[in-house]
Amino acid sequence: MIPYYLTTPIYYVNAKPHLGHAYTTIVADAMARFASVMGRDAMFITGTDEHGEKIVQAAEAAGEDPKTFTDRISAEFAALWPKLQAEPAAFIRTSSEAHKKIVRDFLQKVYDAGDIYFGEYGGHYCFGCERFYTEKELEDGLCPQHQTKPEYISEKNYFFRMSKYQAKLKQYILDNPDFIRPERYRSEALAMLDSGALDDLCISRPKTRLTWGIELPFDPNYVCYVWFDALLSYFSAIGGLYAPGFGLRWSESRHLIAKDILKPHAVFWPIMLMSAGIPLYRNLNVHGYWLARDTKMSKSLGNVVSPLDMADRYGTDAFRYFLLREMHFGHDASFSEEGLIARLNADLANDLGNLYSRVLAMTAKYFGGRIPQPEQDTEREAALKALAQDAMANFQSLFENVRFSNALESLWELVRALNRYVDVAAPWSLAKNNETGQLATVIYTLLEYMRKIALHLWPIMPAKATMMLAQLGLADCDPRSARLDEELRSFGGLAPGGEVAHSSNLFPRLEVPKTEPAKPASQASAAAAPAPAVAPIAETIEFPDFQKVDLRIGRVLACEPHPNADKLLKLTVDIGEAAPRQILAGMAEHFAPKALTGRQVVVAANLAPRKMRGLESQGMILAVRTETGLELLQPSGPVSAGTKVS
RNA sequence: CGCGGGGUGGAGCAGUUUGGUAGCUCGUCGGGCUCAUAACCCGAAGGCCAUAGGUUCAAAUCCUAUCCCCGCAACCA
Repeated sequence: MIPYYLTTPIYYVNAKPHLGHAYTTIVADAMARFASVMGRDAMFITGTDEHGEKIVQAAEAAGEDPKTFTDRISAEFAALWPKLQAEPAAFIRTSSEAHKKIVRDFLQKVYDAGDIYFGEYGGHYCFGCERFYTEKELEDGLCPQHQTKPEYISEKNYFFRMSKYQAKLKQYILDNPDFIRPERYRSEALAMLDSGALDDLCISRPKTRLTWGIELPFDPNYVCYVWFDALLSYFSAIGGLYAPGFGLRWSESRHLIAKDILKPHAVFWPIMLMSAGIPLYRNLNVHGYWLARDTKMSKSLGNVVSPLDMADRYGTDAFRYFLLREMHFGHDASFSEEGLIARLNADLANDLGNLYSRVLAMTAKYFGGRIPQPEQDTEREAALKALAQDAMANFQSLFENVRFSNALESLWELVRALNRYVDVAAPWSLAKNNETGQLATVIYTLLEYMRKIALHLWPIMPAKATMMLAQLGLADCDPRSARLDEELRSFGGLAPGGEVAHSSNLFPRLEVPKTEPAKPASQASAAAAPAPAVAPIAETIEFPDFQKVDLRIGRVLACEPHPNADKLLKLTVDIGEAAPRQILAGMAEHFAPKALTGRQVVVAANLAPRKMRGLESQGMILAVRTETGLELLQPSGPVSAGTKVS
């Protein structure tokens, strides 16, 4: 059997899993399942990326050491996959010893090839921010955050000579149209290579600054930084370069990523492989983002539901179907509960579920629930078979080409054709007229295609597909051993005489949760809803601490957008001083400048001035952030500017 | 001029790579059927494909310019 090897990115564990992670992994699982029913020895892998400065920072914020922290978050990812019916063959953790060895082996190969050199990494380093700034980022030579002069540090580091392979990679992408898909991302990758000389990639960090990483094989004073570490997880899942069978499996490798990490996968990684003298992966599949704000519905019900909760609420299979059907692979898509329900009702309940329900009920009614022996086809059957052939063939080729939505659309042409076939053939009339032979042919044809549909849907809805087969009397059938390409050529896999379920309710219609008119929040929530979670009260302070903050009443004299920032407004506020103050506030998304002029506000007046996007802010406007926006604090009656608040 | 995506019947989206009668789902209206999950089937209305130029026998599709939305980045003291 030809292998099929697919990877998701290894997810960075500085935050919890979200819809994007779930989508990528579900797609990977569906692709791997599809490959296996197309006769491949298929597997996919996933994992977590656990090194780097951000992890160290996130761990500190959580009050844990990096090891404990990454163990905990990584376990959350691992626990999510069974819930989504995703079955990765391996779960890679970059902090594992086996992985470290593979990274070191690879680095040594690249080093031996002469593509790693030791050079200066000069930059303006701000100790406050713990990072380097480029000349461009500095404002008048000062750190934009701290307004201090950064120190010029020339740090010695190791560099990967990427520029050397730029032309070769470009030619490769041009010669292999399927290397990066969909097309738009291939163009983007080419644009990256065209846009000028590739910078060589800095691949190390001195241990004096970062110890949480993999030590370089040729210099124990440095650890490996980011990409070599992360990308090589794709090797470590299959044992690394020197493992038996590596070459064969690697030759059938594919990657699945979201568009944000296109550059490392489309540029860095192929060049790394070229340098190490290893064949490139077969192709890179790039998807877009889910734009998933809280749905309107959730808001009006007052309970915010995360997209991942939808899997629990509506079932994993339906959730998987929705994700694959709704997003056109490569594009962005939006997630909403309304959209989910509409889609599930239309496709799964009305079309597919109802087909199962009506056909099984008729089989019970006319044949006592036994699969009848078909007789001679009529033109009706011939036409249906031709259509079915096309629909399934299209499904297979579209799915192969990661066009999941279009693939399902094609398969649904068959589902709808079967519903139409029921209406046109009218089994109830055939029964009334005692045309038993015809009736048997119609019912058999329906049941046989229902079986084929279940097999085609197994990669997307593993549990439901298995139940569909069970209702057709195929409880022992292992969908994994089916062959979709053979189903295309054959008809009659269902044995007459077998017993089928007498009724079916696999995909019940979903009720749209009632969108109650928004009640005044205070009354409504007080009565029934559980007490809303209130942010915990901060540590107790003494009165003198409170007195340190000088709050004053101010009046907004003028207000205009910050010329160089989307979220900032520039306010001119009179707080009774000789000259009004310039105060910047992050309110541009909530207030039009005009709406603020003339208003009274509360100002924190003795806050140290701070420069934001080039302008200085001399204070802070007090406001309350709510679910829907921002509310300004102001006195209940007119008060003269400059009055102290206490 | 920070990076990118998008503007197609009431809604949500395909179609743009490879120009050739504008398509799907939902919704609306009318009809049919009774096996079924108030579902299914048939029919109809509804679009100058953001705008303006250009190339062409022919443009939603190619070229140029403009307008408008939306992500990301930056930023919210």
